[in-house]
Amino acid sequence: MAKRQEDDAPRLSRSGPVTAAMVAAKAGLSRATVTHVLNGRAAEMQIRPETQQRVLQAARELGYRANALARSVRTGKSGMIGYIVDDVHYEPYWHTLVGAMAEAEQEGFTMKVLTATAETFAERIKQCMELRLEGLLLRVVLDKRPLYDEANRAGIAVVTVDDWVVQPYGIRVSADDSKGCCEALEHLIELGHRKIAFISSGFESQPTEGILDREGLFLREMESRGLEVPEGYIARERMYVYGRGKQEVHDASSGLAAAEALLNHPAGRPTAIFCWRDEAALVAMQACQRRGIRVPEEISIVGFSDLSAAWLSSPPLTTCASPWEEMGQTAMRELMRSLKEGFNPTPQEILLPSSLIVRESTGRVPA
Amino acid sequence: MAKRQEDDAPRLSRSGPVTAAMVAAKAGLSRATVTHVLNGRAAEMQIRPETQQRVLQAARELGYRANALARSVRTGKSGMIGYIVDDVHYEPYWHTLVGAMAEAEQEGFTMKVLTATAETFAERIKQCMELRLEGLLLRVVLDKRPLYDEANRAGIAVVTVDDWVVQPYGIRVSADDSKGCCEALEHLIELGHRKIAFISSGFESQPTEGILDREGLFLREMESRGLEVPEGYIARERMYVYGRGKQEVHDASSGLAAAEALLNHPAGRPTAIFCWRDEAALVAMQACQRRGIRVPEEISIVGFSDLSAAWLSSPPLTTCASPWEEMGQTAMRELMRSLKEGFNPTPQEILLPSSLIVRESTGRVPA
DNA sequence: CTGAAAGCGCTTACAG
DNA sequence: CTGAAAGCGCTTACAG
Repeated sequence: MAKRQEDDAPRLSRSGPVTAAMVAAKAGLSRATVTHVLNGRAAEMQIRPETQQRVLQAARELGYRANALARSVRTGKSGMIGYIVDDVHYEPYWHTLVGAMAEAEQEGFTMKVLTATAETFAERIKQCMELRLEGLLLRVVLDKRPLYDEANRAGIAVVTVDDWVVQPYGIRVSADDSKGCCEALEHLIELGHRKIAFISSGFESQPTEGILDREGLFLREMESRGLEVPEGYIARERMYVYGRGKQEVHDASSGLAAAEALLNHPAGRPTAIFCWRDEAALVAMQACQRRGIRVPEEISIVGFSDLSAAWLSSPPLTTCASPWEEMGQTAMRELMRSLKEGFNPTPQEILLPSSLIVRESTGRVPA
Repeated sequence: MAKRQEDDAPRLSRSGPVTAAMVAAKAGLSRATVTHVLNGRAAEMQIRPETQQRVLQAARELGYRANALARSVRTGKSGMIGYIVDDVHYEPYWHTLVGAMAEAEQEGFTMKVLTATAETFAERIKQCMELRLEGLLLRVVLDKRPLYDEANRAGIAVVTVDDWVVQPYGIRVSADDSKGCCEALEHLIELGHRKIAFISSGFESQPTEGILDREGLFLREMESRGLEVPEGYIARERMYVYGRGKQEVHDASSGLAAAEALLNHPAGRPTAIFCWRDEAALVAMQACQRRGIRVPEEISIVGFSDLSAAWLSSPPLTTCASPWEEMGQTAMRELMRSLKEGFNPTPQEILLPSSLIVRESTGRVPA
């Protein structure tokens, strides 16, 4: 497994980092002059070009890199943003992180990523504070009040991303699923479907305080269109899909059972199944395939999320895409704004709409 | 989109962070005593319990958080590891990051994540050096020599993860795909398959210097088993699958074409298709489904990677799982070892084996 | 057991 | 235009 090659290369020369003082000495100038030209204040300080060249050259020859830590101590600005996330395995979380990171890097900030569980959260909070992070992005389903409290006391800006739950502090960026839900049902109805079932979350949800979850949106949309949802047309699934390397992973049975229940419904199976997440939809397709029910000829299936698995499935899955990356981007942009204009702890919601992507798992209702 | 609530909450009180000096003042002690007890040197310094209590209580009441930046400036240890990655959208990349992060956090290190493109790489290198990161994990396909050079001069430990290419500097952790390839072919042969085709990468690859790529491994395994690979049984695909939000994304056409070429092969279509990555396998399944060729009854398909899309496909995909997370873990562990025992710049390879996961896309060769 | 002092590497008024 | 000096918040010998 572990091939080791011969160990004959020279060890590193550990001379210790070069400091501004060393640059100054080499250039025959003072430390202040060095910082001035290195930090672009040469014009402002009217330092003559020749002097600038001396500094630049000395710095280059010495391979000088300013100590950002020391600078931060002095200026009180770390230039670092923290991103706390609880399960980085899950694809959407990544896209959100990518969006946020791109935005932060563009603004010259550097990003600290921390993972937190219920056990480690307090420790992570402590690290964030000690590191003097200037702002925090939260993507954790834990109870965030201890963090909000401490951030508040320390005057640190916080933005929370997509927690399904209204937060008591600062801006929360999340997805507005109503557009996606609406579009999905419109799409199905246009294709002639009337018997539409729903596979919902079987996890106990936190109080959503007025935010309609996808099941609620489905029900509302059905009702507003005068379509009935018969008893038993809502099935529930609680597959554990996030992590890897754990035993619970990749156990589709709960999703399979939910789909089966729908396919076996005594009042006749639905002609379309709408699912609260792609994983449920994909597993529902597996259930159909096992029973020889063709998608979309005999049944239509719609998911929610637009995981990469969606366009790779057979047939490619019609699904509501959540704007994961934009959420990260927006959250970071708001954080940047807070840094400039001051942080406002008043709870606010910024909701980004999801929207339907029609692929091949939906078709006309069978005659 | 952006609902804003009324703006009537109080702004943060910005009193500035509390320092050790303030704690000392409050406790009526010297700053040194404060640091001693706060850093667990109380016993060593024989500080009496009552004094310790005074310090602890003052710190608690003031909500003191030591300034880790200032500490780093003094001690010369930042406690930070950098992870440079080029495209975080791609699922395996985050599993690797997760593995690395878990390991680092367990060791008390904090993780800086930086994304780099060819354009921003130099800037990122600079940031890493300025931040005095203690070690670097690289997951970028860029030319890493400028970084190796600077890290070497600064005495920073570097570990490179899975670049398909032998690196000139330090440890490189990657996957050994030969085990997976071997197992996959054994599996197919056991099922009676002899006409086995391969969908390979259509990207121009970098020089692999002795590391056999998957296509090479396939060829070798076939030959060693005395199986012929007819002309045209190697197809190529170059789907762009990494990013999101870009136009090129989700374009399956190149993969579809590769699969079609195999299914239309003049010498008769293969009974099994082995693919260099899951995306190709999944799209090949789509091609089969379009033509009404049933998987696995009429054709078997094997992928490579074990993306989450693999267990969610219909049927679930048999695939070679690469140890993404373990690679991150191992890389970080090696980095930690370097930090303790000194960094050895001699190029070394640590290869972690991939292994076959049998699901439902493979079956007995059709009679 | 505790405190005064030096110093980490930087930035920033302030002189000249 | 350039330099001497103070100070950011910490840690660490060194006295006593």
